[in-house]
Amino acid sequence: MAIKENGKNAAVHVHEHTGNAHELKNLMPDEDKLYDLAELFKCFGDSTRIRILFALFENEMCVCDLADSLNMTQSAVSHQLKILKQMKLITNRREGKSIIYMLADSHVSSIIAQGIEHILE
Amino acid sequence: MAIKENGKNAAVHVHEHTGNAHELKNLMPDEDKLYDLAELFKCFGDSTRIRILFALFENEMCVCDLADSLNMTQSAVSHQLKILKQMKLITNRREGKSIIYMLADSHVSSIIAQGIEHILE
DNA sequence: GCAACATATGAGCATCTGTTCATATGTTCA
DNA sequence: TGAACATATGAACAGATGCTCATATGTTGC
Repeated sequence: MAIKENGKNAAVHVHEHTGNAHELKNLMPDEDKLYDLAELFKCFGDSTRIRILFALFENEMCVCDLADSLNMTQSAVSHQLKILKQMKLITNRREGKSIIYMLADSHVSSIIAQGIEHILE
Repeated sequence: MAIKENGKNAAVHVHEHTGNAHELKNLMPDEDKLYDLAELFKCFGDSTRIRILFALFENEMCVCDLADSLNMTQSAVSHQLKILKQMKLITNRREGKSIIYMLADSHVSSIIAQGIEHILE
């Protein structure tokens, strides 16, 4: 058994129980993509943001209405909206004094729908 | 304009810019479901766990091989596998001294595929 | 311009999260 | 049974995260 000396206790030995340890690297997306992907799902990984998305799934709404119906602070909503917008899950348009937010594309509902399917099993 | 006195600066006034603030409550899943959904997506919201899932997407693997190919500590992998298993994204079986992990169902790849579609735009 | 409304933003704080380290549990084989 | 291998787990710590509070920016109508 070969010995690797990288100082990590997890990799002091090299063996292949399933013989698959090295092939997957070709399949694995590069680090940047993996990070982006994780960042994307992180958006869905908070019940506040999920609630915002559910609200916008039904109707476009201004910040004020979102805060009101979700029983949240305007500031808290605004902070989360910024995150959702950075990830391009939502867009907005100004309408007078208000800014109306809406879902950006169909991926949002697709992803959530898949998630719901999973937890309903 | 009605005044609510709940002490939150976000909801001191009640108005309906879009007129949709109260209808969505019928559509919104209950708190438990929302929490479960967020917990599920939280699993995908970490690049380590995403990498584990990608690895298992290709081949079932033991903890040791995962740690080796992902260049992680055995302990770190094991901790994350526990989380993924709790959320029923993966299952395992014992095979001699090793424990082989694999994806639990097709939802995992569906969800990740949707995520990839989104970030590739 | 100014007052009222609507939203955005930065700092501070408490909580959550992922890793490491040490160690416990479980399996195989001699 | 004991030694080596394989995995799991708990405590502790550092970094990330979401909220609040105060305040800044931007819009409308007088």
